[in-house]
Amino acid sequence: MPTVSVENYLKAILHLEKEGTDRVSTNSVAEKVGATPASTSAMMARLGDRGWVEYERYYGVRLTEKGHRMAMDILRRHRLWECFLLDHLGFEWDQVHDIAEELEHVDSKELINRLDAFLGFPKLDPHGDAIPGPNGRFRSIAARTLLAEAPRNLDLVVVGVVDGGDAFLRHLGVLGIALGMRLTVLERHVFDGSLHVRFAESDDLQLLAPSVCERLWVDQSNPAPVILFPEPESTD
Amino acid sequence: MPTVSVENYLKAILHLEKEGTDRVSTNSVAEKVGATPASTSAMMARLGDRGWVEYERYYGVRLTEKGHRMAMDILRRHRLWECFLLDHLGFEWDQVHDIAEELEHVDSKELINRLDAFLGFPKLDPHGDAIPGPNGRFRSIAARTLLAEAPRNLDLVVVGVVDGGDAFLRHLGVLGIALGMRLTVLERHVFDGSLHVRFAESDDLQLLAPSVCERLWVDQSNPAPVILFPEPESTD
DNA sequence: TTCAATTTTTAGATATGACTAAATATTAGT
DNA sequence: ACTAATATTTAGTCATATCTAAAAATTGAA
Repeated sequence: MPTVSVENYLKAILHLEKEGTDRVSTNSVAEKVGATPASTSAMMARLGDRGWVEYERYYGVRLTEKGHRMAMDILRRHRLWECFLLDHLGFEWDQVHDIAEELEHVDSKELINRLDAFLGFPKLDPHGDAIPGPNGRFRSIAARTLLAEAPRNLDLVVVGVVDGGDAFLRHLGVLGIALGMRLTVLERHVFDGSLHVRFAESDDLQLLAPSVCERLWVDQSNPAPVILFPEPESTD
Repeated sequence: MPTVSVENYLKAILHLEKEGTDRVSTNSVAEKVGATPASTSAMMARLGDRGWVEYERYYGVRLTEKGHRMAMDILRRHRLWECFLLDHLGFEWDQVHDIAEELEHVDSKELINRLDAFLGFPKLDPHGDAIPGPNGRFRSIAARTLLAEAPRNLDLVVVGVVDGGDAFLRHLGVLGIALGMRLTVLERHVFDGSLHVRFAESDDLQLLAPSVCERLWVDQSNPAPVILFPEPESTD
C-alpha cells in the first residue's frame, strides 16, 4: 500500500510520460512534485525496489506495468472527485484541483466504484480529460466522436467529416489533414474550445480552431479491449 | 496544520472525554488509537507543546479550547462523510466507518461546508449522533424534539409528553421519569431504536423502550448560542 | 576528445511517528 | 505506611521522507 508521497511521485511520472519522453529524468520529476533532485533520487530508488518503476541510475525512470496501473488508478480517483466537486458541490473550475489532490489519496476501491456509478460513469472530467475505468485503462470512447469532444491523450484516427462541402475540405487540405491520419489531443483551451493536437505521423503540433474540431469525426486507433469483469484485486 | 496522526489522537481524546472522565489517561488513548502507551506518551507531549491539550505527566490529558474545536471539526467531517456514503453512495451501515475515517482527514473548510449544504445541513448522522456545525459546536435541535429523535451526548430536559393518558403517565412514574428531569442519550440501539439514557440528577443509567422514547418531548437544557456568521479562519 | 557545464547521486542531518525494553511514578491492598 | 501491581515515561532504534552540501557521472561544445 503506497504512501501519499509515493502516489504523488507515481502520478508525476505518469504525467511526464504522457508528454512523450520515453524515460523520465529525475530532475523533471523533482520539479513536478516540488522536491529537490536529491530527495527525488532517493524516492526513485525506493519506487524501483517496490517494482513500480524501472530505474537506472543517471538515466531516469519508466513506469512498470504495475506502476502504470497504480498511477492510472490515482488519475481515476482524481478525475472522479473533480467531477463530483464541480457537478454536485458547485465548485468552480479553478478550485477543484487542490481538493481533488487530497481526496485522490483516500484508498478504497469500493468508494471509487460507487462514486463512479453515482456520477453516471462519466468518460470525461470537466476539463475534457479522459477518466480511466476500474480496470486502469481509459474507457473506449463511442465509435466516431467529434474531435471537439474527444478526450485528451488518446490515440485517435480521423474517420470522417461532418460537413462535406468544398470549402471545408479545401481548408483541411491547407491544414494538411486527411482521412486516416492519427492524432492526439494535447490541450483543450477553455477560452474558445480550440485544441492543440499532435499528429502521430509527422509529430507535428497544430492548433485547431473550434470550427474545424466540430466538423471532424475521430475514433480510437487502438481501442482498449472491453473488460466485462473487473480484474481481481491486486495483492500488494 | 495537524497531521493525520495528530487528528486521530485528538479525535480519540474527544471520544474518551465524552465518556465522562475529566482527565483522559495515556493508556486509554493508546488503546483507542491502537498504539503503544510509549508512543502515546510521546504524542501527548507533542499535543501539549502545540497547545491542543493540557498535559501533566502521569496524570493524563484534557483538550484545550483550541484542541476541542479542532476535534469537533474532525467529528463534523467524519459524520458528514458518513451521511454522504450512506445516503448517496448506497453504502451499508457497517462499511461507512472505515472510509469516513480516511475522508475526515481531507482538510478544506470550503469542501466540508459545501458537502454540508449538499446533504441539506443534517443535524444527525445515520447513527443518530449529532453533527457539529461549522462553528465547532453541536447544532441546536429544534425546540422540543421527540426523545426518540434527539442526538446523543447532548444535555436534554424532559419538557412534555405526547400521550397524556393515565397508563403512560403511571408508567413514567414507575420508571421514575418526571417533567424537568435532565438527561443525555448515550446510545441508540439499531435493533429496535431503544435508548440508553443517563439521568443527570441521579447519574442513573436506564434503557428506555421505543414506546417511551416516542412519547417524550425533550429540549436542550443549555442550547449553544446561535452563530449567524462563521468565525474567521484560525491561523494555525 | 577533452574539459566545463549540467545532471544526478551520495553523504550526512533533521523531523515525525512508530516500536521494544527498561526505568520510574502512582495506586491499592494489607 | 509499605510493597506489589499497574500505569506511565524514558532511552534507544527504526522507517519514511525531507533537506543541504559535496562528489560523481553524463553531456555538449570547442
